[in-house]
Amino acid sequence: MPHTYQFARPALTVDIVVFAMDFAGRDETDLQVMLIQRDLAPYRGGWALPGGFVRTQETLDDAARRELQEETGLRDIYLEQLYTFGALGRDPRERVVTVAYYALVNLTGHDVRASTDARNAAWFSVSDLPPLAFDHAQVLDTAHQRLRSKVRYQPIGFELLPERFTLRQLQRLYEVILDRELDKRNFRKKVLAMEIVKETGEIEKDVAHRAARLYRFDKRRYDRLMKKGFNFEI
Amino acid sequence: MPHTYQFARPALTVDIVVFAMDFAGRDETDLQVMLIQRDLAPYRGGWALPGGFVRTQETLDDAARRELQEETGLRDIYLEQLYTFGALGRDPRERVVTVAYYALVNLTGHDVRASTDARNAAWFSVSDLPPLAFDHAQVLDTAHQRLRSKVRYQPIGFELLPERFTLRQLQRLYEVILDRELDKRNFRKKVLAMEIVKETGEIEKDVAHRAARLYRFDKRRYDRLMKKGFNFEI
DNA sequence: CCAAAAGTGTTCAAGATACACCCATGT
DNA sequence: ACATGGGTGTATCTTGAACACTTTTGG
Repeated sequence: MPHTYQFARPALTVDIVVFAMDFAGRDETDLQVMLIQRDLAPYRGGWALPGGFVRTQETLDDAARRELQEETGLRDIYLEQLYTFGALGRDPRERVVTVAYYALVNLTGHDVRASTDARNAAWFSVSDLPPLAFDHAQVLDTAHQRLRSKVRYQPIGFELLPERFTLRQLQRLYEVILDRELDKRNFRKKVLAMEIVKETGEIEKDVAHRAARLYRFDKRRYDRLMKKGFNFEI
Repeated sequence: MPHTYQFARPALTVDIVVFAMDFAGRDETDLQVMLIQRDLAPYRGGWALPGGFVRTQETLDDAARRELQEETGLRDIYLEQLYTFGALGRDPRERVVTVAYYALVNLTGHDVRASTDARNAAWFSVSDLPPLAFDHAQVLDTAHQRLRSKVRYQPIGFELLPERFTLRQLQRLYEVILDRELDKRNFRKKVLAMEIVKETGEIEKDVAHRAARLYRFDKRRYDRLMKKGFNFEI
């Protein structure tokens, strides 16, 4: 067999850290992660990141999207490669290298339970996680850090919001991710000055107080700004 | 064979983009990359990034350091994982996924030619590269972008300088990486205000003009600043 | 004494921060 | 009428940008 690799090969997997923002408890907005309860050894019954083996005829991105769809029912979501983990003992069975991804979802509009195979999938707050299988705690932590730093110079936070959102929701999202309070007036001033959100003319419904205006992310404008060497900073 | 992966596996390699700064031509400071001339098919005789297959009993970082040492003689240098490339046709022989790294070296103090196996290694200016094997042009470009953005918020640039350097060298380094001119007075003011470089008391030797003061990077101070949530920005 | 690069301050504009009250709506 | 969160402006401080001349050294 000419031109082929003669050594034993590590196995190759992908794992995905799926983040979502929970706005349910009005004031207790928090960041959530999707986990899968394993039904096979090792770590049977334990919680792990969605993921699985990479096939020889699919790209890494394709593998990540396929596993995500198969295990959680989520599709067409923001997905980005995070880091590749290759420590020796990370899988007790054999040598497995994993290419980790992270994904951002807005919960409204994606039905996780619609999946065929999602019976074991569940959301957890990042601040209250169960013990995780393999080195997944480390993977998750790396993803969390990445999200925190990336959100400061790219508007990926919008991926976590519904299409129409209030400025207050946007602010809470940044507060949760950056883990500090932001001044309401300064925050609104800055976001509006950037002109990357657009008023829809609509307002919130069914709230027991003055209804907030709904905005949406103006990607066209953002892309134009980015090309001119623009820096998104909150 | 219980607990083992039943599908065919992609092969796994590491490739390393080694950057160095060339201060030789006084005014024509430029960024260089190390390439290896291949002596096996495919792309025999072509230029490629140093790299090779990952063994089952070494971590990815270890594989990168081993290949670097074997192919270029470089060791104990700054090395960081970049991105994992897994496009389907990237290696004409078979499916190969590569974990790319980038490395930073200061040329004084590392003798590339000392290596046993470095007869085919050479430095190229990033602005004047030969055609590259596989998808290495893309890998190199990704590394270059990463260097440009990372240098803005972490002082990794110092890895490209000799232990003692002049502020002018530091400025030229940033100018080359960021690809724009910086104001001398403002640059010095900012760098000195950060207090992350320390005067050594020594000065340049053998220059045909006023000799510049030599500084060194103060890592202790930098680490302390980082812990307090400090942001390095040029 | 000339060429070459080192070294040094001030002014101005823009952006960041701090801060408190009135408004609209549902119950 | 009250409770709840929405919405708004100003003053001050900090930071970044622009800018030109004198000093030192070797040849």
